[in-house]
Amino acid sequence: MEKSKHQDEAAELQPTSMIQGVLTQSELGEVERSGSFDAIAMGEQLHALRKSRKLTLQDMARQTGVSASAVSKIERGEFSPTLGTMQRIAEGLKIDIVSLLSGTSNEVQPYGRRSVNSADSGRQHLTSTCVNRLLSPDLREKRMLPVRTTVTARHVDDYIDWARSDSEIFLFVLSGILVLHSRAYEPLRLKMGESVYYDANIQHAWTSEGDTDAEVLWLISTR
Amino acid sequence: MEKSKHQDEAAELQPTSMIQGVLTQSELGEVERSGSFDAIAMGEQLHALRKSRKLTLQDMARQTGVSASAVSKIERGEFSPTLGTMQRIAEGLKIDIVSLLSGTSNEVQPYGRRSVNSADSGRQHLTSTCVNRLLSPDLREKRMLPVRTTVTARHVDDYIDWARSDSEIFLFVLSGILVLHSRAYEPLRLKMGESVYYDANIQHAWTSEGDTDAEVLWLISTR
DNA sequence: GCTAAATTTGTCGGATATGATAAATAATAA
DNA sequence: TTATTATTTATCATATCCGACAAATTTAGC
Repeated sequence: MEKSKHQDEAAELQPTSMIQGVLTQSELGEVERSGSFDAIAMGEQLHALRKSRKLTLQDMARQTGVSASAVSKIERGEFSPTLGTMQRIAEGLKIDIVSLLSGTSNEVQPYGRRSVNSADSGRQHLTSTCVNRLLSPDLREKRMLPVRTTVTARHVDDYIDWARSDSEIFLFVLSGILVLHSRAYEPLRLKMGESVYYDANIQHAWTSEGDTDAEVLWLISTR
Repeated sequence: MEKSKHQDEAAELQPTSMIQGVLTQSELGEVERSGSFDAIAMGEQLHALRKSRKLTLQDMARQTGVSASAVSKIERGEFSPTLGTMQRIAEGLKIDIVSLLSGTSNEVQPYGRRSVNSADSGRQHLTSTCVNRLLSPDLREKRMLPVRTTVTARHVDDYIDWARSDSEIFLFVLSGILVLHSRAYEPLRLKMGESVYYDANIQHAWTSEGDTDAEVLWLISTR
Protein backbone atom coordinates (compact mmCIF):
# COMPACT_ATOMS: atom_id res chain seq x y z
CA MET A 1 0.00 0.00 0.00
CA GLU A 2 1.19 3.42 -0.72
CA LYS A 3 0.67 6.98 0.28
CA SER A 4 -2.72 7.29 -1.28
CA LYS A 5 -4.11 4.74 1.09
CA HIS A 6 -6.12 7.08 3.17
CA GLN A 7 -6.44 9.52 0.36
CA ASP A 8 -7.46 8.01 -2.93
CA GLU A 9 -11.17 8.40 -2.57
CA ALA A 10 -10.62 12.07 -2.19
CA ALA A 11 -8.61 11.95 -5.35
CA GLU A 12 -11.47 10.42 -7.18
CA LEU A 13 -13.68 13.31 -6.28
CA GLN A 14 -11.42 16.11 -7.36
CA PRO A 15 -10.66 14.80 -10.80
CA THR A 16 -9.12 17.84 -12.46
CA SER A 17 -6.26 18.18 -10.07
CA MET A 18 -5.76 14.55 -9.17
CA ILE A 19 -3.32 13.38 -11.71
CA GLN A 20 -1.91 10.36 -10.03
CA GLY A 21 -4.73 9.40 -7.77
CA VAL A 22 -2.89 10.89 -4.85
CA LEU A 23 -4.87 13.35 -2.86
CA THR A 24 -2.20 15.86 -2.25
CA GLN A 25 -1.44 16.14 -5.90
CA SER A 26 -4.24 18.66 -5.87
CA GLU A 27 -1.85 21.25 -4.66
CA LEU A 28 0.73 20.14 -7.16
CA GLY A 29 -1.90 20.57 -9.80
CA GLU A 30 -2.53 24.13 -8.70
CA VAL A 31 1.13 24.94 -8.82
CA GLU A 32 1.62 23.40 -12.20
CA ARG A 33 -1.33 25.23 -13.63
CA SER A 34 -0.18 28.60 -12.39
CA GLY A 35 3.30 28.01 -13.67
CA SER A 36 2.46 27.00 -17.19
CA PHE A 37 1.56 29.86 -19.45
CA ASP A 38 3.09 31.94 -22.16
CA ALA A 39 2.65 35.36 -23.64
CA ILE A 40 -0.28 34.18 -25.72
CA ALA A 41 -2.02 32.68 -22.71
CA MET A 42 -1.54 35.92 -20.87
CA GLY A 43 -2.92 37.74 -23.88
CA GLU A 44 -5.96 35.53 -23.93
CA GLN A 45 -6.41 36.16 -20.25
CA LEU A 46 -6.33 39.84 -20.82
CA HIS A 47 -8.74 39.60 -23.71
CA ALA A 48 -11.19 37.56 -21.70
CA LEU A 49 -10.92 39.97 -18.83
CA ARG A 50 -11.53 42.96 -21.05
CA LYS A 51 -14.52 41.30 -22.67
CA SER A 52 -16.01 40.29 -19.36
CA ARG A 53 -15.82 43.91 -18.27
CA LYS A 54 -17.24 45.02 -21.59
CA LEU A 55 -14.42 47.42 -22.29
CA THR A 56 -13.23 48.51 -25.72
CA LEU A 57 -9.58 48.89 -26.51
CA GLN A 58 -10.08 52.63 -26.24
CA ASP A 59 -11.56 52.31 -22.77
CA MET A 60 -8.61 50.17 -21.90
CA ALA A 61 -6.20 52.77 -23.22
CA ARG A 62 -7.92 55.47 -21.22
CA GLN A 63 -7.89 53.45 -18.01
CA THR A 64 -4.44 51.99 -18.22
CA GLY A 65 -2.48 54.53 -20.23
CA VAL A 66 -1.39 51.82 -22.63
CA SER A 67 -2.36 52.53 -26.22
CA ALA A 68 -5.18 50.59 -27.80
CA SER A 69 -2.97 49.20 -30.51
CA ALA A 70 -0.48 47.95 -27.97
CA VAL A 71 -3.20 46.25 -25.96
CA SER A 72 -4.53 44.69 -29.13
CA LYS A 73 -1.13 43.33 -30.02
CA ILE A 74 -0.56 42.03 -26.52
CA GLU A 75 -3.92 40.29 -26.52
CA ARG A 76 -3.11 38.58 -29.79
CA GLY A 77 0.35 37.64 -28.61
CA GLU A 78 1.92 39.72 -31.32
CA PHE A 79 4.50 40.85 -28.88
CA SER A 80 5.45 40.27 -25.34
CA PRO A 81 4.72 43.23 -23.11
CA THR A 82 7.14 44.89 -20.79
CA LEU A 83 6.77 44.45 -17.07
CA GLY A 84 6.12 48.17 -16.94
CA THR A 85 3.20 48.02 -19.31
CA MET A 86 1.86 44.95 -17.58
CA GLN A 87 1.93 46.92 -14.38
CA ARG A 88 0.11 49.83 -15.94
CA ILE A 89 -2.53 47.48 -17.27
CA ALA A 90 -2.93 45.69 -13.97
CA GLU A 91 -3.15 48.97 -12.11
CA GLY A 92 -5.68 50.44 -14.48
CA LEU A 93 -7.79 47.31 -14.19
CA LYS A 94 -7.46 47.23 -10.43
CA ILE A 95 -6.04 43.76 -10.30
CA ASP A 96 -2.61 42.53 -9.39
CA ILE A 97 -0.22 41.20 -11.97
CA VAL A 98 0.04 37.85 -10.29
CA SER A 99 -3.60 37.05 -10.88
CA LEU A 100 -3.38 38.47 -14.36
CA LEU A 101 -0.52 36.14 -15.16
CA SER A 102 -1.78 33.15 -13.28
CA GLY A 103 -5.10 33.48 -15.03
CA THR A 104 -7.17 33.80 -11.90
CA SER A 105 -8.16 37.39 -12.55
CA ASN A 106 -11.26 36.42 -14.40
CA GLU A 107 -12.44 33.72 -12.08
CA VAL A 108 -15.57 34.37 -10.13
CA GLN A 109 -15.15 33.54 -6.53
CA PRO A 110 -17.68 30.95 -5.40
CA TYR A 111 -20.32 32.53 -3.29
CA GLY A 112 -22.39 31.09 -0.52
CA ARG A 113 -21.77 27.45 -1.27
CA ARG A 114 -22.73 25.01 1.43
CA SER A 115 -22.59 21.29 1.93
CA VAL A 116 -23.96 19.43 4.93
CA ASN A 117 -22.75 16.04 6.12
CA SER A 118 -24.76 13.75 8.34
CA ALA A 119 -22.98 11.69 10.98
CA ASP A 120 -22.67 8.74 8.64
CA SER A 121 -22.63 10.45 5.27
CA GLY A 122 -20.14 9.82 2.55
CA ARG A 123 -19.47 6.72 0.57
CA GLN A 124 -17.04 4.50 2.37
CA HIS A 125 -13.83 3.68 0.67
CA LEU A 126 -11.80 0.82 1.99
CA THR A 127 -8.08 0.41 1.78
CA SER A 128 -5.83 -2.01 3.58
CA THR A 129 -4.97 0.58 6.21
CA CYS A 130 -8.15 2.54 6.69
CA VAL A 131 -11.70 3.36 5.75
CA ASN A 132 -12.18 6.85 4.37
CA ARG A 133 -15.31 8.92 4.06
CA LEU A 134 -14.78 12.15 2.23
CA LEU A 135 -16.98 14.93 3.56
CA SER A 136 -18.67 17.51 1.36
CA PRO A 137 -17.53 15.80 -1.83
CA ASP A 138 -20.07 17.77 -3.83
CA LEU A 139 -18.14 21.00 -3.33
CA ARG A 140 -15.32 21.35 -5.80
CA GLU A 141 -12.19 23.46 -5.58
CA LYS A 142 -12.23 23.54 -1.84
CA ARG A 143 -9.30 25.01 0.05
CA MET A 144 -9.54 22.26 2.62
CA LEU A 145 -10.51 18.64 2.19
CA PRO A 146 -12.35 17.19 5.20
CA VAL A 147 -12.25 13.45 5.66
CA ARG A 148 -13.52 11.10 8.32
CA THR A 149 -11.43 8.01 8.63
CA THR A 150 -11.36 4.77 10.54
CA VAL A 151 -7.78 3.66 10.82
CA THR A 152 -7.61 -0.12 10.60
CA ALA A 153 -3.85 -0.48 10.33
CA ARG A 154 -2.12 -1.69 13.46
CA HIS A 155 1.47 -1.48 12.37
CA VAL A 156 3.50 0.81 10.15
CA ASP A 157 4.58 -2.23 8.19
CA ASP A 158 1.07 -2.18 6.74
CA TYR A 159 2.22 0.82 4.76
CA ILE A 160 4.47 0.32 1.78
CA ASP A 161 4.86 4.02 1.05
CA TRP A 162 4.22 6.66 3.64
CA ALA A 163 2.21 9.71 2.70
CA ARG A 164 3.92 12.93 1.70
CA SER A 165 2.73 16.12 0.02
CA ASP A 166 3.18 19.86 0.11
CA SER A 167 0.03 20.27 2.13
CA GLU A 168 -0.75 20.78 5.75
CA ILE A 169 -2.83 18.38 7.78
CA PHE A 170 -4.98 18.85 10.84
CA LEU A 171 -6.09 15.68 12.58
CA PHE A 172 -8.56 15.28 15.43
CA VAL A 173 -9.17 12.00 17.20
CA LEU A 174 -12.86 11.20 17.59
CA SER A 175 -12.41 7.84 19.32
CA GLY A 176 -9.80 5.20 19.97
CA ILE A 177 -6.07 5.78 20.02
CA LEU A 178 -4.25 6.97 16.94
CA VAL A 179 -0.51 6.74 16.49
CA LEU A 180 1.04 9.25 14.13
CA HIS A 181 4.28 8.01 12.65
CA SER A 182 6.68 10.44 11.08
CA ARG A 183 10.16 10.33 9.59
CA ALA A 184 11.08 13.30 11.75
CA TYR A 185 9.51 12.46 15.10
CA GLU A 186 9.00 9.61 17.47
CA PRO A 187 5.57 7.98 17.15
CA LEU A 188 2.90 10.16 18.71
CA ARG A 189 -0.04 8.66 20.60
CA LEU A 190 -3.23 10.66 20.38
CA LYS A 191 -6.33 9.90 22.42
CA MET A 192 -9.89 11.01 21.97
CA GLY A 193 -10.23 14.78 21.80
CA GLU A 194 -6.57 15.31 21.07
CA SER A 195 -5.39 16.80 17.82
CA VAL A 196 -2.31 17.63 15.83
CA TYR A 197 -1.39 20.03 13.05
CA TYR A 198 1.59 19.14 10.90
CA ASP A 199 3.32 19.75 7.60
CA ALA A 200 2.65 16.84 5.31
CA ASN A 201 5.88 17.47 3.44
CA ILE A 202 7.50 14.99 5.74
CA GLN A 203 6.59 11.35 5.35
CA HIS A 204 3.94 10.15 7.74
CA ALA A 205 1.60 7.25 8.40
CA TRP A 206 -1.24 6.44 10.80
CA THR A 207 -2.00 3.34 12.85
CA SER A 208 -4.51 2.44 15.53
CA GLU A 209 -3.56 1.18 18.93
CA GLY A 210 -5.61 -1.23 21.06
CA ASP A 211 -8.65 -3.34 20.26
CA THR A 212 -10.82 -0.75 18.57
CA ASP A 213 -9.97 1.13 15.41
CA ALA A 214 -9.26 4.80 15.88
CA GLU A 215 -11.80 7.14 14.34
CA VAL A 216 -10.35 10.44 13.18
CA LEU A 217 -11.53 13.62 11.55
CA TRP A 218 -8.86 15.25 9.43
CA LEU A 219 -8.46 18.03 6.92
CA ILE A 220 -5.80 18.55 4.35
CA SER A 221 -5.07 21.89 2.75
CA THR A 222 -5.46 21.95 -0.99
CA ARG A 223 -3.66 25.17 -1.78
CA MET B 1 -20.54 42.10 19.05
CA GLU B 2 -19.24 41.90 15.60
CA LYS B 3 -17.91 39.47 13.10
CA SER B 4 -14.74 38.73 14.94
CA LYS B 5 -16.69 37.33 17.84
CA HIS B 6 -15.66 33.79 17.43
CA GLN B 7 -12.51 34.77 15.67
CA ASP B 8 -10.64 37.47 17.47
CA GLU B 9 -8.46 35.25 19.55
CA ALA B 10 -7.24 33.69 16.37
CA ALA B 11 -6.48 37.13 15.10
CA GLU B 12 -4.39 37.84 18.12
CA LEU B 13 -2.20 34.91 17.36
CA GLN B 14 -1.42 35.69 13.77
CA PRO B 15 -0.22 39.22 14.26
CA THR B 16 1.44 40.00 10.96
CA SER B 17 -1.59 39.46 8.81
CA MET B 18 -4.26 40.49 11.27
CA ILE B 19 -4.56 44.15 10.63
CA GLN B 20 -7.96 44.80 11.98
CA GLY B 21 -8.26 42.04 14.50
CA VAL B 22 -10.48 40.17 12.10
CA LEU B 23 -9.36 36.67 11.45
CA THR B 24 -10.01 36.56 7.79
CA GLN B 25 -7.92 39.60 7.16
CA SER B 26 -5.11 37.10 6.94
CA GLU B 27 -6.15 36.34 3.45
CA LEU B 28 -6.44 39.99 2.64
CA GLY B 29 -2.94 40.40 3.93
CA GLU B 30 -1.66 37.74 1.58
CA VAL B 31 -3.33 39.32 -1.36
CA GLU B 32 -2.06 42.76 -0.56
CA ARG B 33 1.45 41.56 -0.18
CA SER B 34 1.51 39.72 -3.47
CA GLY B 35 0.04 42.66 -5.31
CA SER B 36 2.47 45.31 -4.25
CA PHE B 37 5.70 45.41 -6.18
CA ASP B 38 7.35 47.20 -9.03
CA ALA B 39 10.08 46.56 -11.53
CA ILE B 40 12.75 47.38 -8.97
CA ALA B 41 11.28 45.03 -6.42
CA MET B 42 11.23 42.32 -9.03
CA GLY B 43 14.85 43.14 -9.83
CA GLU B 44 15.81 42.87 -6.21
CA GLN B 45 13.98 39.58 -6.01
CA LEU B 46 15.91 38.28 -8.93
CA HIS B 47 19.19 39.50 -7.51
CA ALA B 48 18.52 37.88 -4.16
CA LEU B 49 17.53 34.68 -5.86
CA ARG B 50 20.66 34.63 -7.97
CA LYS B 51 22.85 35.30 -4.97
CA SER B 52 21.19 32.65 -2.89
CA ARG B 53 21.92 30.16 -5.63
CA LYS B 54 25.46 31.46 -5.93
CA LEU B 55 25.21 32.09 -9.63
CA THR B 56 27.15 34.67 -11.60
CA LEU B 57 25.57 36.72 -14.32
CA GLN B 58 27.32 34.46 -16.81
CA ASP B 59 25.86 31.35 -15.23
CA MET B 60 22.51 33.03 -15.41
CA ALA B 61 23.00 33.85 -19.08
CA ARG B 62 23.94 30.26 -19.77
CA GLN B 63 20.96 28.84 -17.92
CA THR B 64 18.31 31.26 -19.06
CA GLY B 65 19.49 32.38 -22.47
CA VAL B 66 19.20 35.99 -21.40
CA SER B 67 22.44 37.91 -21.72
CA ALA B 68 24.39 38.81 -18.61
CA SER B 69 24.15 42.49 -19.33
CA ALA B 70 20.41 42.30 -19.64
CA VAL B 71 20.08 40.42 -16.39
CA SER B 72 22.29 42.98 -14.70
CA LYS B 73 20.14 45.84 -15.90
CA ILE B 74 16.97 44.08 -14.89
CA GLU B 75 18.34 43.43 -11.43
CA ARG B 76 19.22 47.08 -11.02
CA GLY B 77 15.88 48.20 -12.35
CA GLU B 78 17.53 49.96 -15.25
CA PHE B 79 14.78 48.73 -17.48
CA SER B 80 11.66 46.76 -17.32
CA PRO B 81 11.99 43.32 -18.85
CA THR B 82 9.71 41.79 -21.42
CA LEU B 83 7.35 39.04 -20.43
CA GLY B 84 9.28 36.84 -22.79
CA THR B 85 12.58 37.39 -21.06
CA MET B 86 10.94 37.00 -17.68
CA GLN B 87 9.68 33.66 -18.88
CA ARG B 88 13.07 32.60 -20.07
CA ILE B 89 14.56 33.57 -16.75
CA ALA B 90 11.88 31.79 -14.77
CA GLU B 91 12.23 28.71 -16.90
CA GLY B 92 15.99 28.64 -16.63
CA LEU B 93 15.76 29.02 -12.89
CA LYS B 94 13.07 26.38 -12.63
CA ILE B 95 10.58 28.62 -10.92
CA ASP B 96 7.33 30.05 -12.11
CA ILE B 97 6.94 33.71 -12.92
CA VAL B 98 4.23 34.18 -10.38
CA SER B 99 6.50 33.38 -7.49
CA LEU B 100 9.25 35.41 -9.08
CA LEU B 101 6.97 38.41 -9.24
CA SER B 102 5.22 37.90 -5.96
CA GLY B 103 8.55 37.57 -4.24
CA THR B 104 7.94 34.13 -2.84
CA SER B 105 10.54 32.45 -5.01
CA ASN B 106 13.21 32.80 -2.41
CA GLU B 107 11.16 31.76 0.57
CA VAL B 108 11.90 28.49 2.20
CA GLN B 109 8.85 26.39 2.67
CA PRO B 110 8.35 25.32 6.28
CA TYR B 111 9.37 21.76 6.73
CA GLY B 112 8.18 19.15 9.15
CA ARG B 113 6.50 21.48 11.61
CA ARG B 114 4.21 19.87 14.12
CA SER B 115 1.99 21.01 16.94
CA VAL B 116 0.05 18.73 19.27
CA ASN B 117 -3.07 19.73 21.17
CA SER B 118 -4.34 17.92 24.24
CA ALA B 119 -8.06 17.57 24.76
CA ASP B 120 -8.22 20.71 26.85
CA SER B 121 -5.31 22.68 25.45
CA GLY B 122 -5.44 26.26 24.32
CA ARG B 123 -6.09 29.37 26.29
CA GLN B 124 -9.79 30.05 26.53
CA HIS B 125 -11.09 33.24 25.12
CA LEU B 126 -14.56 34.32 26.12
CA THR B 127 -16.91 36.42 24.08
CA SER B 128 -20.58 37.06 24.61
CA THR B 129 -21.51 34.38 22.11
CA CYS B 130 -18.92 31.69 22.57
CA VAL B 131 -15.75 30.38 24.14
CA ASN B 132 -12.91 29.84 21.70
CA ARG B 133 -9.82 27.76 22.05
CA LEU B 134 -7.40 28.16 19.18
CA LEU B 135 -5.56 24.95 18.42
CA SER B 136 -1.89 24.84 17.44
CA PRO B 137 -1.40 28.56 18.04
CA ASP B 138 2.36 28.12 18.07
CA LEU B 139 2.45 27.39 14.34
CA ARG B 140 2.45 30.54 12.28
CA GLU B 141 1.40 31.04 8.69
CA LYS B 142 -0.89 28.08 8.67
CA ARG B 143 -3.18 27.44 5.74
CA MET B 144 -5.97 26.39 8.06
CA LEU B 145 -6.83 27.70 11.48
CA PRO B 146 -8.31 25.03 13.76
CA VAL B 147 -10.48 26.20 16.64
CA ARG B 148 -12.49 24.42 19.28
CA THR B 149 -15.47 26.42 20.38
CA THR B 150 -18.27 26.23 22.89
CA VAL B 151 -21.18 28.19 21.53
CA THR B 152 -22.97 29.93 24.36
CA ALA B 153 -25.27 32.11 22.26
CA ARG B 154 -28.90 30.97 22.19
CA HIS B 155 -30.29 33.48 19.77
CA VAL B 156 -29.07 35.28 16.68
CA ASP B 157 -29.95 38.55 18.39
CA ASP B 158 -26.89 37.95 20.53
CA TYR B 159 -24.89 38.87 17.46
CA ILE B 160 -24.63 42.48 16.43
CA ASP B 161 -22.64 41.79 13.30
CA TRP B 162 -22.60 38.41 11.65
CA ALA B 163 -19.29 36.97 10.53
CA ARG B 164 -18.14 37.33 6.92
CA SER B 165 -14.81 36.78 5.20
CA ASP B 166 -13.33 35.47 1.99
CA SER B 167 -12.47 32.20 3.63
CA GLU B 168 -14.00 28.78 3.74
CA ILE B 169 -15.19 27.13 6.92
CA PHE B 170 -15.55 23.53 7.92
CA LEU B 171 -17.49 22.88 11.08
CA PHE B 172 -17.95 19.62 12.97
CA VAL B 173 -20.28 19.22 15.93
CA LEU B 174 -18.65 17.45 18.86
CA SER B 175 -21.62 17.66 21.20
CA GLY B 176 -24.93 19.44 21.64
CA ILE B 177 -26.95 20.99 18.86
CA LEU B 178 -25.57 23.81 16.77
CA VAL B 179 -27.69 26.05 14.61
CA LEU B 180 -25.94 27.65 11.67
CA HIS B 181 -27.62 30.86 10.61
CA SER B 182 -26.91 32.30 7.19
CA ARG B 183 -28.18 35.19 5.11
CA ALA B 184 -28.65 32.79 2.24
CA TYR B 185 -30.18 29.73 3.90
CA GLU B 186 -32.74 28.73 6.45
CA PRO B 187 -31.22 27.99 9.86
CA LEU B 188 -29.50 24.61 9.84
CA ARG B 189 -29.60 22.31 12.85
CA LEU B 190 -26.55 20.15 13.29
CA LYS B 191 -26.30 17.36 15.83
CA MET B 192 -23.29 15.56 17.19
CA GLY B 193 -21.15 14.04 14.44
CA GLU B 194 -22.69 16.16 11.73
CA SER B 195 -20.66 18.67 9.83
CA VAL B 196 -20.89 21.41 7.23
CA TYR B 197 -18.55 23.06 4.78
CA TYR B 198 -19.46 26.54 3.59
CA ASP B 199 -18.17 29.71 2.02
CA ALA B 200 -17.75 32.32 4.69
CA ASN B 201 -18.26 35.11 2.19
CA ILE B 202 -21.88 35.08 3.11
CA GLN B 203 -22.86 36.38 6.51
CA HIS B 204 -23.30 33.71 9.12
CA ALA B 205 -23.67 33.18 12.85
CA TRP B 206 -23.83 30.26 15.25
CA THR B 207 -26.15 29.51 18.16
CA SER B 208 -26.71 26.56 20.46
CA GLU B 209 -30.03 24.85 20.89
CA GLY B 210 -31.25 23.14 24.04
CA ASP B 211 -29.91 23.12 27.59
CA THR B 212 -26.28 22.39 26.91
CA ASP B 213 -23.92 24.53 24.91
CA ALA B 214 -22.88 23.06 21.60
CA GLU B 215 -19.24 22.11 21.34
CA VAL B 216 -17.79 22.43 17.85
CA LEU B 217 -14.52 21.88 16.11
CA TRP B 218 -14.04 24.16 13.12
CA LEU B 219 -11.36 25.24 10.71
CA ILE B 220 -11.15 28.32 8.61
CA SER B 221 -8.95 28.62 5.54
CA THR B 222 -6.37 31.35 5.70
CA ARG B 223 -5.45 31.59 2.06
C1' DG C 1 -28.90 45.01 -49.00
C1' DC C 2 -26.40 50.09 -47.80
C1' DT C 3 -24.45 53.71 -44.75
C1' DA C 4 -22.33 55.40 -40.74
C1' DA C 5 -20.36 54.65 -36.48
C1' DA C 6 -17.70 51.96 -33.50
C1' DT C 7 -14.11 48.94 -32.86
C1' DT C 8 -10.16 46.41 -34.15
C1' DT C 9 -5.96 45.75 -36.77
C1' DG C 10 -1.96 47.36 -39.62
C1' DT C 11 1.89 50.75 -40.62
C1' DC C 12 5.64 53.28 -39.44
C1' DG C 13 8.59 56.48 -36.64
C1' DG C 14 10.43 56.95 -32.15
C1' DA C 15 11.47 54.87 -27.81
C1' DT C 16 13.12 51.05 -25.25
C1' DA C 17 15.03 46.48 -24.40
C1' DT C 18 18.50 43.16 -25.59
C1' DG C 19 23.02 41.10 -26.97
C1' DA C 20 28.07 41.36 -28.09
C1' DT C 21 31.96 43.31 -26.61
C1' DA C 22 34.71 46.53 -24.04
C1' DA C 23 35.69 48.92 -19.80
C1' DA C 24 35.50 49.04 -14.91
C1' DT C 25 35.31 47.08 -10.59
C1' DA C 26 35.88 43.47 -7.14
C1' DA C 27 37.93 39.30 -5.56
C1' DT C 28 41.99 36.25 -5.12
C1' DA C 29 46.68 35.03 -4.88
C1' DA C 30 51.48 35.78 -4.54
C1' DT D 1 51.33 45.91 -2.36
C1' DT D 2 50.84 44.04 -7.59
C1' DA D 3 49.28 40.74 -10.79
C1' DT D 4 45.76 37.82 -12.21
C1' DT D 5 41.31 36.45 -12.55
C1' DA D 6 36.47 36.71 -11.88
C1' DT D 7 32.55 39.42 -12.00
C1' DT D 8 29.88 43.38 -12.88
C1' DT D 9 28.77 47.58 -15.41
C1' DA D 10 28.91 50.65 -19.54
C1' DT D 11 28.85 51.27 -24.71
C1' DC D 12 26.72 50.77 -28.83
C1' DA D 13 24.41 48.31 -32.69
C1' DT D 14 20.29 45.74 -33.46
C1' DA D 15 15.90 43.86 -32.50
C1' DT D 16 11.67 44.63 -30.34
C1' DC D 17 8.13 47.15 -28.17
C1' DC D 18 5.01 50.96 -28.15
C1' DG D 19 2.16 55.03 -29.60
C1' DA D 20 -0.17 57.92 -33.23
C1' DC D 21 -2.77 57.58 -36.93
C1' DA D 22 -4.48 55.22 -41.05
C1' DA D 23 -6.72 51.21 -42.95
C1' DA D 24 -9.68 47.41 -42.38
C1' DT D 25 -13.11 45.11 -40.08
C1' DT D 26 -17.17 44.62 -37.40
C1' DT D 27 -21.41 46.38 -35.54
C1' DA D 28 -25.74 49.11 -35.56
C1' DG D 29 -29.33 51.49 -37.76
C1' DC D 30 -32.19 51.93 -41.60
